[in-house]
Amino acid sequence: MANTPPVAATRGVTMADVAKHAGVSRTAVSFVLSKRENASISAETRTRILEAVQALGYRPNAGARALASQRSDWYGIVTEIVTAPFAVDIIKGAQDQAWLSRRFLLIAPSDQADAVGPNEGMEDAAFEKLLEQRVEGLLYAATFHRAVHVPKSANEVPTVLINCFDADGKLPSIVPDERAGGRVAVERLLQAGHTRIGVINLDPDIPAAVGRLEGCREALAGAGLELDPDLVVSGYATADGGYEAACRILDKYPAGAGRPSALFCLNDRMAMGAYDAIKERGLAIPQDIAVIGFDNQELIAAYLRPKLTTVALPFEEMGALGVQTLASLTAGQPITAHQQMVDCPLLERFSV
Amino acid sequence: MANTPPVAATRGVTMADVAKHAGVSRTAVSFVLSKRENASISAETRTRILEAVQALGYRPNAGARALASQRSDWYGIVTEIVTAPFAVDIIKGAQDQAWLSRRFLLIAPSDQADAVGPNEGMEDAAFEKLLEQRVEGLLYAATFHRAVHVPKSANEVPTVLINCFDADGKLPSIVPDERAGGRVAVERLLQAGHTRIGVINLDPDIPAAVGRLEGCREALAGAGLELDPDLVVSGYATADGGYEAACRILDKYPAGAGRPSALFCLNDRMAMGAYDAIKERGLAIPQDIAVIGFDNQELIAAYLRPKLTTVALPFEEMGALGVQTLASLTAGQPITAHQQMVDCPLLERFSV
DNA sequence: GTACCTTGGTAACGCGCGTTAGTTTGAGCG
DNA sequence: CGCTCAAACTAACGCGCGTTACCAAGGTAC
Repeated sequence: MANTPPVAATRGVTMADVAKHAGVSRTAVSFVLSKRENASISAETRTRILEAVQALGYRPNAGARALASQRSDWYGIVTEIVTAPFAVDIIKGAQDQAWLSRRFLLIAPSDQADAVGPNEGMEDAAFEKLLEQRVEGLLYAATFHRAVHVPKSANEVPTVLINCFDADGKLPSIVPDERAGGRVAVERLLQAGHTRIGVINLDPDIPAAVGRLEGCREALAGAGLELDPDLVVSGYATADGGYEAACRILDKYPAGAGRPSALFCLNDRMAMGAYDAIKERGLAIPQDIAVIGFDNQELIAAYLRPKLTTVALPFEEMGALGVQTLASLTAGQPITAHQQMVDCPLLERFSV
Repeated sequence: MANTPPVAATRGVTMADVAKHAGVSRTAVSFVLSKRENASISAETRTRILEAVQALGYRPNAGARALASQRSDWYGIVTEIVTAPFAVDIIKGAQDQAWLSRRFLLIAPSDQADAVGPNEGMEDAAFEKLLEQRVEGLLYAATFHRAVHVPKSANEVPTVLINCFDADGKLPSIVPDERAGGRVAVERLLQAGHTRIGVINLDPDIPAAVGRLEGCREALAGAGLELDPDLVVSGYATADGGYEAACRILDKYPAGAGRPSALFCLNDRMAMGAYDAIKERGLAIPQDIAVIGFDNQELIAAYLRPKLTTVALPFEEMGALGVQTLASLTAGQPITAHQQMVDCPLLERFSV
């Protein structure tokens, strides 16, 4: 008996059904399934219950469990999924980590189509929705490193910011270590023998530009060099912007007359444009001019020819660390630091 | 009175609290909040209740509501988020559509890090987790158009496949209309005056290649032309593969001696490689050779120089249509077709 | 006056589960 | 034999909510 196909009959199978099937009380089933330490259930009864679970294809009801136990095992993450070349990596890191700790990650978009008015309103809706699900903690992920204002409702549960930081300085955050990343990039160029390095900069005001340039200066200083301001040009953070910026640098200095032998592009898209500028002038990468990028935007860096050496933004790691931090917070443990910085590793490919 | 800050006091505010605050029964509150038609509640009582909701910062408990009403308003989507250049677009389309219909989309990864054994097991776990949340419907999204086997548990709730189809032919699916896409691409080249068109093909066996090539033939036939088999070369679906394939075509035919004046690349990554092969030979795009791609992989197509004209895979539309189809199914309505095909629109940029 | 509405509510049940406070049984011990 | 105590359970409550009864008061119609 009890050999009915588990799957088909599953809808609506409850713990009471399992109990009846096994000839025990519902409480006994609950004890066995929640693996309580101090539960005194005989080995024989336990196996009978587990068999019944199998036979009926019982599946716990997560909502009911959350209601009764007053804990949901759910975290929520709010992110701008629409502009998401990167957000998806944060989500992936967070998902994996959540899965490992047997939690479920609810994902809510911060930029809904039907939302009207300023951004505040949209994000509020996302936070509200997640709180209605009774998430135990919240993550807020930005697609580029910046300061953000978080809706007040985020104060109701532990909240961690990823790839951004609280403009009011209250919430814990996780950001990439831009400075160390800039340093490692330029150190790589120095190690390859380049001493005159052009820098294709982003908007100089954003945290990414500030940190990466600072790291660049540190690296140069370590080699007894200084950053030549004439070699730093800014542009729009696009391939076109990178193309134009590279043209300006290359055309300012003819070959041999102070022309840099390497370009540090502060993001990969600009590096993509720089490639074109270099190739147009009949120069070879990396023989004539080395290029190093930043971001590791896979679809660009891994498909450019030659493949681009770049510094990776640790999105997955930040996502994972976000969940870990949340786990500490919800467990009432103190966290190590208010702002955690994650390393940006160098990815060697073929452009240096 | 009743002017306490709504936000801070919110945790744990229940309908009973609202009822007490408003001096009515909990049932009355429930009636007002669920906006039932036949509920007889005086306007005065209603406003008193709504004021209490505001004052206390009441937020419904989605889990409890689902438990009591036996419906969750949740859909689940399973996808390979790790390899997700495209999956994210499907998710975005589905999210938006779900949000519009006041539903919540739970996202589960089909490729978890800790999962062991063959793929089957991993996806099973994702489906199980979602079913534990009592989702009302399931979406399964693939990152490239192909046949899939879906875990048996998917039979328990309405399930729709996106960008793939059921190998057993049972589940409804939504796929891109590859054939029409191939046709529109080649028609665009014909319209620009090209009659000798090279094709850089994918693995000829996959559905995308079959459909796109078929569309290509249709377009040629419409102009009284035939596809020259010598002009069709296959390669790995990468930039390198596209580069090599383009080299083979270009080197086989010297200028003027039957060299095609346009290349139809069956995906954008291969087009990226073809760009390099063309530029290397001192040829200009599109003046000497026009290039058209497929997929509209934004980070490539929009940043190549010149920007790539390509046919877009309608990921967001497919995601949205998936949710709509699911909504029909869960509402018990019949769906229009077992397999729905979504148009692949031509995106004009500057390579033709 | 009685029967029968409609309006404006409320009491109480149950959704599936975790959990606490019992209850029964049998073994051990003096 | 009577007592205690651990082992192996079960009864029952409550989580927050939707929903189905039911009820009281006031108005009509005859």
